[in-house]
Amino acid sequence: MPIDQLIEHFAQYIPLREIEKNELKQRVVEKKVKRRQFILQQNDVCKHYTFVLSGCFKMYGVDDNGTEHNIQFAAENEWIADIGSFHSGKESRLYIEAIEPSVVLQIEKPNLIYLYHNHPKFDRIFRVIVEEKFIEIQNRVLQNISSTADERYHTFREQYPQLANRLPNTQIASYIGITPEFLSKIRRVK
Amino acid sequence: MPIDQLIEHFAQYIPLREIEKNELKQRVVEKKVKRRQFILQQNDVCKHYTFVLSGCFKMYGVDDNGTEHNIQFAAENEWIADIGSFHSGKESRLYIEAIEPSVVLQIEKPNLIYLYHNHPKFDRIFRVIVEEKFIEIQNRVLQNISSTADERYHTFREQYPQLANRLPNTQIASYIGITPEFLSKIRRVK
DNA sequence: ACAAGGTTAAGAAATAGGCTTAACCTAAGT
DNA sequence: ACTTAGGTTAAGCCTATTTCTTAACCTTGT
Repeated sequence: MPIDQLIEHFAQYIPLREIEKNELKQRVVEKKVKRRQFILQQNDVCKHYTFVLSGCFKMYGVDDNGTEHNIQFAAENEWIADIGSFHSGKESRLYIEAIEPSVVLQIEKPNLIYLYHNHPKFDRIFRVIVEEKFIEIQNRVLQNISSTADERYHTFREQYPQLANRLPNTQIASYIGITPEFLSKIRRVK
Repeated sequence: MPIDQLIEHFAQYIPLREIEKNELKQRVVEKKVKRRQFILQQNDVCKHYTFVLSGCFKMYGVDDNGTEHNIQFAAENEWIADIGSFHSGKESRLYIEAIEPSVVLQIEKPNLIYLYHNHPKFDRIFRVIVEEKFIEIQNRVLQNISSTADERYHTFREQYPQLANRLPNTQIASYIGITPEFLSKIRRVK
């Protein structure tokens, strides 16, 4: 059962009771996503929190030149959403697209709110999940303002070795904020 | 009463009941902090969440050349902490320093945990606070990987006009990842 | 098996941003 | 109020980093 994977994921933070598991089950929808398929497009409102069962996604913005800039990746057992749009209900400026054929579980906002209100444990769990993500992204900010592209690339490899092997270098280049050609140069050297 | 300012702050998310207010009061400590005084130094463990009643702080890392890189500012009614160190109990690599004479309220970890466990409302409130911070920092990452220093500076002014007036430009330069001299050039132009 | 997309290459060109020095100005602390 | 440290602007030089362009080759998905 795919839901078990999610329950397992939550259990890393706090194990769920049977009631909570059942409530969760009823409010989560499984979805298969093809490679290159979008689960969020610019000017849509982000309606779900998405949990990745298998596969891999990227979230990115597009600048005035049409260049994509990867903000985040999400692979197995990770969450992805444009939280800003999700909360405000405003149109997103971002895209979320499958890099690989993927399977996900999605929770719609009203369902998530239901869970928060009836089972505060979910507040706790998501507080911790977001805190962890916050720490991660804060380190990235420090990297960005204090390091060269070369350092950023090697830090990326150390921090996400699995992703580094799995992803096309174009995607990594976009994530660290350089062109694919320049990334190729960086790799050539070492 | 300084605690009222914090209660007011929480009330923006969810109003507190009397019990919660009292529990909070007993677990929060007021502290005056002089300009240049540290509330966190490298190699110390971050023991508190700090809420700024008045004044202003910066959190920064120092690179191998001894250059400071500002990760975050916090002025009135904002929280500051090295969440990573706070959670893991490991030594921080960061500094938190008062830019102005300040007054803060601090909560120690055991007290915060007590509040979380006995009043799940605090889980909820901090979940939302961290989510908001996450959105903010995620926008900053997108800026960093897709914009020039010039654009980053002007975005900073738009997003934090109060801070932009209040802070020395050296601090802003450090925040957007450039030297003070180069920031001066940017300002000259427009 | 084909087509699309990813990877490496290499050279030229741009430029963004650093470094240095210095003079001036502002504001903090005594 | 005075002193001094620290912030600000200036100007010029400099160069490392990165983009751009083109291209050929290689992988991978369908």
